[in-house]
Amino acid sequence: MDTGIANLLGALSLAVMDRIEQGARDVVGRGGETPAALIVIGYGRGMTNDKLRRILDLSHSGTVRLVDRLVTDGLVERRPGKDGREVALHLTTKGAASRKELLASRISAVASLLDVLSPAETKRLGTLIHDLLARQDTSEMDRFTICRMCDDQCCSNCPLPTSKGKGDR
Amino acid sequence: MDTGIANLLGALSLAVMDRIEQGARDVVGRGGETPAALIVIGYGRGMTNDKLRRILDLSHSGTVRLVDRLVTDGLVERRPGKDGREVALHLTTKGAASRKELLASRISAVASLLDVLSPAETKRLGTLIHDLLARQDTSEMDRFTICRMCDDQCCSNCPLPTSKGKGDR
DNA sequence: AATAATATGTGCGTAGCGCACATATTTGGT
DNA sequence: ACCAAATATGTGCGCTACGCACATATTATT
Repeated sequence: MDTGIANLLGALSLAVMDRIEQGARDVVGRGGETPAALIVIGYGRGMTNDKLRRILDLSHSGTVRLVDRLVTDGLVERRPGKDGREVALHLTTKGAASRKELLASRISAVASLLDVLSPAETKRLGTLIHDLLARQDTSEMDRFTICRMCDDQCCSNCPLPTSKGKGDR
Repeated sequence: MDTGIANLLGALSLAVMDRIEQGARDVVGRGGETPAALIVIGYGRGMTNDKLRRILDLSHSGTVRLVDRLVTDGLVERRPGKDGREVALHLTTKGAASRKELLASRISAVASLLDVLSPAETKRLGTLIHDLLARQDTSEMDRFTICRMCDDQCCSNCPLPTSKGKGDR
Protein backbone atom coordinates (compact mmCIF):
# COMPACT_ATOMS: atom_id res chain seq x y z
CA MET A 1 0.00 0.00 0.00
CA ASP A 2 1.21 3.45 -0.84
CA THR A 3 0.31 5.01 2.49
CA GLY A 4 2.54 2.45 4.17
CA ILE A 5 5.54 3.99 2.48
CA ALA A 6 4.39 7.48 3.37
CA ASN A 7 4.14 6.31 6.95
CA LEU A 8 7.68 4.92 6.86
CA LEU A 9 9.06 8.16 5.47
CA GLY A 10 7.17 10.08 8.13
CA ALA A 11 8.62 7.94 10.88
CA LEU A 12 12.13 8.20 9.49
CA SER A 13 11.84 11.95 9.11
CA LEU A 14 10.71 12.27 12.69
CA ALA A 15 13.65 10.19 13.90
CA VAL A 16 16.06 12.24 11.81
CA MET A 17 14.73 15.58 13.00
CA ASP A 18 14.64 14.48 16.65
CA ARG A 19 18.34 13.75 16.42
CA ILE A 20 19.21 16.88 14.47
CA GLU A 21 17.29 19.12 16.85
CA GLN A 22 18.78 17.51 19.92
CA GLY A 23 22.28 18.00 18.56
CA ALA A 24 21.53 21.57 17.56
CA ARG A 25 20.25 22.38 21.02
CA ASP A 26 23.36 20.89 22.55
CA VAL A 27 25.57 23.02 20.34
CA VAL A 28 23.89 26.42 20.46
CA GLY A 29 21.85 26.04 23.64
CA ARG A 30 18.71 27.19 21.86
CA GLY A 31 15.83 25.51 20.09
CA GLY A 32 13.14 26.44 17.61
CA GLU A 33 14.39 28.17 14.49
CA THR A 34 17.44 29.65 16.16
CA PRO A 35 19.93 27.05 14.91
CA ALA A 36 18.55 27.34 11.38
CA ALA A 37 18.91 31.11 11.59
CA LEU A 38 22.58 30.75 12.43
CA ILE A 39 23.10 28.58 9.37
CA VAL A 40 21.10 30.83 7.06
CA ILE A 41 22.86 33.98 8.21
CA GLY A 42 26.14 32.25 7.54
CA TYR A 43 25.55 31.15 4.02
CA GLY A 44 24.40 34.30 2.34
CA ARG A 45 26.08 37.63 2.46
CA GLY A 46 23.72 40.50 2.83
CA MET A 47 21.23 38.56 4.89
CA THR A 48 18.60 40.85 6.34
CA ASN A 49 15.97 40.45 9.00
CA ASP A 50 13.23 40.34 6.42
CA LYS A 51 14.82 37.73 4.17
CA LEU A 52 15.49 35.64 7.22
CA ARG A 53 11.88 35.95 8.27
CA ARG A 54 10.68 34.55 4.97
CA ILE A 55 13.16 31.69 4.93
CA LEU A 56 12.36 30.62 8.48
CA ASP A 57 8.63 31.25 8.02
CA LEU A 58 8.37 33.24 11.22
CA SER A 59 6.54 36.44 12.06
CA HIS A 60 8.43 39.66 11.81
CA SER A 61 8.62 40.22 15.53
CA GLY A 62 9.60 36.64 16.14
CA THR A 63 12.53 37.12 13.79
CA VAL A 64 13.65 40.34 15.47
CA ARG A 65 13.65 38.62 18.84
CA LEU A 66 15.45 35.62 17.42
CA VAL A 67 18.21 37.90 16.14
CA ASP A 68 18.22 39.62 19.54
CA ARG A 69 19.00 36.26 21.11
CA LEU A 70 21.79 35.56 18.64
CA VAL A 71 23.27 39.00 19.32
CA THR A 72 22.97 38.45 23.07
CA ASP A 73 24.80 35.16 22.67
CA GLY A 74 27.56 36.91 20.77
CA LEU A 75 26.99 34.93 17.59
CA VAL A 76 25.65 37.64 15.30
CA GLU A 77 26.27 41.34 14.72
CA ARG A 78 23.82 43.89 13.34
CA ARG A 79 25.55 46.18 10.89
CA PRO A 80 24.05 48.96 8.81
CA GLY A 81 22.75 47.66 5.49
CA LYS A 82 23.33 49.50 2.24
CA ASP A 83 19.67 50.36 2.04
CA GLY A 84 19.25 52.59 5.06
CA ARG A 85 16.28 50.56 6.27
CA GLU A 86 17.94 47.21 6.19
CA VAL A 87 20.09 45.65 8.86
CA ALA A 88 22.94 43.52 7.57
CA LEU A 89 23.36 40.40 9.69
CA HIS A 90 26.87 39.07 10.08
CA LEU A 91 28.27 36.16 12.03
CA THR A 92 30.90 36.94 14.62
CA THR A 93 33.95 34.72 14.83
CA LYS A 94 32.22 32.84 17.59
CA GLY A 95 29.09 32.61 15.48
CA ALA A 96 30.98 31.14 12.56
CA ALA A 97 32.53 28.55 14.84
CA SER A 98 29.15 27.59 16.29
CA ARG A 99 27.72 27.33 12.84
CA LYS A 100 30.45 24.98 11.76
CA GLU A 101 29.92 22.83 14.81
CA LEU A 102 26.19 22.86 14.17
CA LEU A 103 26.57 21.64 10.62
CA ALA A 104 28.93 18.89 11.70
CA SER A 105 26.52 17.82 14.42
CA ARG A 106 23.68 17.63 11.93
CA ILE A 107 25.60 15.52 9.43
CA SER A 108 26.80 13.27 12.19
CA ALA A 109 23.27 12.79 13.54
CA VAL A 110 21.94 11.76 10.15
CA ALA A 111 24.95 9.63 9.33
CA SER A 112 24.52 7.64 12.53
CA LEU A 113 21.12 6.52 11.29
CA LEU A 114 22.33 6.01 7.78
CA ASP A 115 25.34 3.86 8.45
CA VAL A 116 23.36 0.65 8.84
CA LEU A 117 23.00 0.62 5.06
CA SER A 118 25.60 -0.82 2.75
CA PRO A 119 27.43 1.59 0.45
CA ALA A 120 25.34 0.39 -2.46
CA GLU A 121 22.10 0.84 -0.56
CA THR A 122 23.18 4.25 0.62
CA LYS A 123 23.92 5.30 -2.90
CA ARG A 124 20.55 4.08 -4.13
CA LEU A 125 18.83 5.93 -1.32
CA GLY A 126 20.76 9.06 -2.19
CA THR A 127 19.71 8.86 -5.81
CA LEU A 128 16.07 8.41 -4.87
CA ILE A 129 16.07 11.31 -2.43
CA HIS A 130 17.88 13.46 -4.94
CA ASP A 131 15.26 12.74 -7.57
CA LEU A 132 12.44 13.19 -5.09
CA LEU A 133 13.69 16.64 -4.19
CA ALA A 134 14.61 17.57 -7.73
CA ARG A 135 11.08 16.98 -8.94
CA GLN A 136 9.33 19.01 -6.29
CA ASP A 137 7.58 22.12 -7.43
CA THR A 138 9.40 24.67 -5.31
CA SER A 139 9.55 28.42 -5.35
CA GLU A 140 12.80 30.17 -4.68
CA MET A 141 11.69 30.74 -1.11
CA ASP A 142 10.62 27.11 -0.61
CA ARG A 143 14.09 26.14 -1.67
CA PHE A 144 15.77 28.32 0.92
CA THR A 145 13.34 27.10 3.53
CA ILE A 146 13.99 23.44 2.84
CA CYS A 147 17.73 24.10 2.76
CA ARG A 148 17.77 26.23 5.90
CA MET A 149 19.78 23.62 7.77
CA CYS A 150 21.87 22.47 4.81
CA ASP A 151 25.59 22.21 4.83
CA ASP A 152 27.15 24.66 2.41
CA GLN A 153 28.11 22.03 -0.08
CA CYS A 154 24.46 21.13 -0.47
CA CYS A 155 23.37 24.30 -2.12
CA SER A 156 26.31 24.30 -4.48
CA ASN A 157 24.95 21.01 -5.75
CA CYS A 158 21.34 21.34 -4.75
CA PRO A 159 18.77 19.06 -6.31
CA LEU A 160 15.96 21.51 -5.76
CA PRO A 161 14.84 23.17 -8.96
CA THR A 162 15.34 26.90 -9.29
CA SER A 163 12.07 28.35 -10.39
CA LYS A 164 12.87 30.69 -13.21
CA GLY A 165 10.70 33.69 -13.58
CA LYS A 166 11.02 34.69 -9.97
CA GLY A 167 14.33 36.49 -9.89
CA ASP A 168 15.76 36.71 -6.40
CA ARG A 169 16.58 40.35 -6.83
CA MET B 1 30.59 11.67 -0.83
CA ASP B 2 28.76 10.12 2.06
CA THR B 3 27.98 13.33 3.88
CA GLY B 4 26.22 14.55 0.73
CA ILE B 5 23.64 11.84 1.17
CA ALA B 6 23.29 12.58 4.86
CA ASN B 7 22.68 16.17 3.91
CA LEU B 8 20.00 15.17 1.43
CA LEU B 9 18.23 13.02 3.98
CA GLY B 10 18.42 15.87 6.47
CA ALA B 11 16.87 18.28 4.02
CA LEU B 12 14.13 15.85 3.07
CA SER B 13 13.35 15.10 6.69
CA LEU B 14 13.06 18.78 7.44
CA ALA B 15 10.68 19.28 4.54
CA VAL B 16 8.61 16.30 5.61
CA MET B 17 8.36 17.41 9.23
CA ASP B 18 7.55 21.01 8.29
CA ARG B 19 4.56 19.75 6.37
CA ILE B 20 3.48 17.24 8.98
CA GLU B 21 3.69 19.79 11.78
CA GLN B 22 1.86 22.43 9.83
CA GLY B 23 -0.96 20.02 9.08
CA ALA B 24 -1.07 18.83 12.68
CA ARG B 25 -1.33 22.38 13.95
CA ASP B 26 -4.15 23.07 11.51
CA VAL B 27 -6.04 20.02 12.74
CA VAL B 28 -5.65 20.25 16.51
CA GLY B 29 -4.78 23.91 16.92
CA ARG B 30 -1.74 23.04 19.00
CA GLY B 31 1.94 22.47 18.36
CA GLY B 32 4.85 20.84 20.10
CA GLU B 33 4.26 17.27 21.22
CA THR B 34 0.53 17.73 21.63
CA PRO B 35 -0.44 16.12 18.31
CA ALA B 36 1.86 13.18 18.98
CA ALA B 37 0.28 12.78 22.42
CA LEU B 38 -3.14 12.48 20.86
CA ILE B 39 -1.91 9.74 18.58
CA VAL B 40 -0.07 7.88 21.34
CA ILE B 41 -3.00 8.01 23.72
CA GLY B 42 -5.16 6.62 20.96
CA TYR B 43 -3.11 3.60 20.05
CA GLY B 44 -2.53 1.98 23.37
CA ARG B 45 -5.12 1.13 25.94
CA GLY B 46 -4.02 1.83 29.45
CA MET B 47 -1.89 4.79 28.51
CA THR B 48 -0.75 6.69 31.56
CA ASN B 49 0.83 10.04 32.12
CA ASP B 50 4.15 8.47 32.91
CA LYS B 51 4.33 6.19 29.88
CA LEU B 52 3.35 9.14 27.74
CA ARG B 53 6.13 11.18 29.28
CA ARG B 54 8.74 8.63 28.30
CA ILE B 55 7.44 8.20 24.77
CA LEU B 56 7.30 11.92 24.11
CA ASP B 57 10.58 12.57 25.93
CA LEU B 58 9.11 15.40 27.97
CA SER B 59 9.45 16.33 31.62
CA HIS B 60 6.84 15.11 34.00
CA SER B 61 5.24 18.48 34.54
CA GLY B 62 5.31 19.22 30.85
CA THR B 63 3.34 16.04 30.26
CA VAL B 64 0.78 16.84 32.95
CA ARG B 65 0.18 20.25 31.40
CA LEU B 66 0.00 18.74 27.94
CA VAL B 67 -2.74 16.40 29.12
CA ASP B 68 -4.42 19.37 30.80
CA ARG B 69 -4.59 21.05 27.41
CA LEU B 70 -6.03 17.96 25.75
CA VAL B 71 -8.64 17.70 28.50
CA THR B 72 -9.45 21.40 28.16
CA ASP B 73 -9.91 20.89 24.44
CA GLY B 74 -12.28 18.03 25.12
CA LEU B 75 -10.11 15.46 23.38
CA VAL B 76 -9.00 13.35 26.34
CA GLU B 77 -10.52 12.15 29.59
CA ARG B 78 -8.66 11.27 32.78
CA ARG B 79 -10.13 8.13 34.30
CA PRO B 80 -8.99 6.26 37.37
CA GLY B 81 -6.31 3.71 36.55
CA LYS B 82 -6.32 0.23 38.01
CA ASP B 83 -3.28 1.08 40.04
CA GLY B 84 -4.65 3.77 42.31
CA ARG B 85 -1.78 6.10 41.48
CA GLU B 86 -2.14 5.92 37.76
CA VAL B 87 -4.42 7.96 35.62
CA ALA B 88 -5.85 6.15 32.62
CA LEU B 89 -5.95 8.43 29.61
CA HIS B 90 -8.78 7.89 27.17
CA LEU B 91 -9.78 9.67 24.01
CA THR B 92 -13.22 11.20 23.91
CA THR B 93 -15.32 10.76 20.79
CA LYS B 94 -14.10 14.14 19.68
CA GLY B 95 -10.54 13.13 20.47
CA ALA B 96 -10.79 9.98 18.41
CA ALA B 97 -12.13 12.00 15.49
CA SER B 98 -9.31 14.52 15.75
CA ARG B 99 -6.79 11.74 15.94
CA LYS B 100 -8.15 10.18 12.78
CA GLU B 101 -8.01 13.50 10.99
CA LEU B 102 -4.49 14.04 12.26
CA LEU B 103 -3.26 10.73 10.92
CA ALA B 104 -4.87 11.38 7.55
CA SER B 105 -3.30 14.82 7.42
CA ARG B 106 0.11 13.37 8.15
CA ILE B 107 -0.11 10.70 5.46
CA SER B 108 -1.40 13.22 2.98
CA ALA B 109 1.44 15.62 3.75
CA VAL B 110 4.09 12.98 3.16
CA ALA B 111 2.33 11.56 0.12
CA SER B 112 2.25 14.96 -1.54
CA LEU B 113 6.05 15.00 -1.48
CA LEU B 114 6.30 11.36 -2.43
CA ASP B 115 4.05 11.35 -5.45
CA VAL B 116 6.68 12.73 -7.80
CA LEU B 117 8.27 9.29 -7.78
CA SER B 118 7.16 6.49 -10.06
CA PRO B 119 5.56 3.45 -8.43
CA ALA B 120 8.79 1.50 -8.93
CA GLU B 121 10.89 4.24 -7.38
CA THR B 122 8.48 4.59 -4.49
CA LYS B 123 8.66 0.90 -3.83
CA ARG B 124 12.45 0.93 -3.88
CA LEU B 125 12.48 3.87 -1.51
CA GLY B 126 10.08 2.06 0.79
CA THR B 127 12.30 -0.99 0.88
CA LEU B 128 15.36 1.07 1.69
CA ILE B 129 13.65 3.00 4.46
CA HIS B 130 12.21 -0.21 5.83
CA ASP B 131 15.64 -1.78 5.99
CA LEU B 132 17.19 1.36 7.39
CA LEU B 133 14.69 1.39 10.25
CA ALA B 134 14.77 -2.36 10.75
CA ARG B 135 18.51 -2.32 11.32
CA GLN B 136 18.55 0.44 13.90
CA ASP B 137 19.52 -0.51 17.39
CA THR B 138 16.42 0.63 19.21
CA SER B 139 15.13 0.05 22.69
CA GLU B 140 11.46 -0.55 23.27
CA MET B 141 11.08 3.09 24.24
CA ASP B 142 12.98 4.36 21.19
CA ARG B 143 10.55 2.41 19.12
CA PHE B 144 7.52 4.06 20.65
CA THR B 145 9.18 7.43 20.37
CA ILE B 146 9.97 7.05 16.69
CA CYS B 147 6.47 5.73 16.05
CA ARG B 148 4.72 8.40 18.09
CA MET B 149 3.12 9.88 15.01
CA CYS B 150 2.60 6.61 13.15
CA ASP B 151 -0.63 5.50 11.66
CA ASP B 152 -1.99 2.42 13.42
CA GLN B 153 -1.21 0.11 10.57
CA CYS B 154 2.48 0.97 10.93
CA CYS B 155 2.99 -0.66 14.25
CA SER B 156 1.16 -3.79 13.22
CA ASN B 157 3.84 -4.13 10.57
CA CYS B 158 6.60 -2.13 12.11
CA PRO B 159 10.14 -2.49 10.78
CA LEU B 160 11.70 -1.43 14.03
CA PRO B 161 13.23 -4.30 15.93
CA THR B 162 11.75 -5.26 19.26
CA SER B 163 14.56 -5.51 21.72
CA LYS B 164 14.08 -8.67 23.61
CA GLY B 165 15.30 -8.77 27.15
CA LYS B 166 13.63 -5.52 28.08
CA GLY B 167 10.12 -6.51 28.97
CA ASP B 168 7.60 -3.76 28.53
CA ARG B 169 6.30 -4.14 32.01
C1' DA C 1 5.20 -0.53 60.38
C1' DA C 2 8.71 2.19 58.23
C1' DT C 3 11.04 3.37 54.13
C1' DA C 4 11.59 3.52 49.31
C1' DA C 5 9.68 3.63 44.80
C1' DT C 6 6.16 5.07 41.71
C1' DA C 7 2.73 8.25 39.76
C1' DT C 8 0.50 12.44 39.69
C1' DG C 9 -0.37 17.39 40.47
C1' DT C 10 1.21 22.49 41.35
C1' DG C 11 3.87 27.07 41.84
C1' DC C 12 6.92 29.45 39.35
C1' DG C 13 9.85 30.73 35.78
C1' DT C 14 11.71 30.77 30.84
C1' DA C 15 12.10 30.33 25.70
C1' DG C 16 10.04 31.04 21.51
C1' DC C 17 6.68 32.96 19.11
C1' DG C 18 2.52 36.09 17.14
C1' DC C 19 -0.43 40.36 16.94
C1' DA C 20 -0.88 45.11 16.86
C1' DC C 21 1.37 49.25 16.81
C1' DA C 22 5.15 52.72 16.18
C1' DT C 23 9.00 54.49 13.47
C1' DA C 24 12.37 55.21 9.79
C1' DT C 25 13.65 54.95 5.01
C1' DT C 26 12.85 54.41 0.16
C1' DT C 27 9.85 54.35 -3.97
C1' DG C 28 6.36 55.95 -7.03
C1' DG C 29 2.80 58.86 -8.69
C1' DT C 30 1.30 63.58 -9.65
C1' DA D 1 9.36 68.77 -5.34
C1' DC D 2 5.78 66.75 -2.71
C1' DC D 3 2.95 63.29 -0.62
C1' DA D 4 1.20 58.59 -0.37
C1' DA D 5 2.37 53.80 -0.51
C1' DA D 6 5.64 50.30 0.14
C1' DT D 7 9.47 48.40 2.66
C1' DA D 8 12.20 47.26 6.79
C1' DT D 9 12.94 47.37 11.50
C1' DG D 10 11.91 47.72 16.48
C1' DT D 11 8.61 47.36 20.75
C1' DG D 12 4.64 46.41 24.18
C1' DC D 13 2.04 42.76 25.36
C1' DG D 14 0.32 38.26 25.67
C1' DC D 15 0.27 33.22 24.93
C1' DT D 16 1.87 28.36 24.32
C1' DA D 17 4.90 24.83 25.43
C1' DC D 18 8.00 23.53 28.32
C1' DG D 19 11.40 22.52 32.67
C1' DC D 20 12.70 22.67 37.72
C1' DA D 21 11.62 22.09 42.37
C1' DC D 22 8.37 20.76 45.49
C1' DA D 23 4.13 18.55 47.47
C1' DT D 24 1.06 14.62 47.76
C1' DA D 25 -0.96 10.05 47.24
C1' DT D 26 -0.52 5.25 46.43
C1' DT D 27 1.95 0.85 46.06
C1' DA D 28 6.15 -2.06 46.85
C1' DT D 29 9.93 -3.59 49.87
C1' DT D 30 12.11 -4.82 53.91
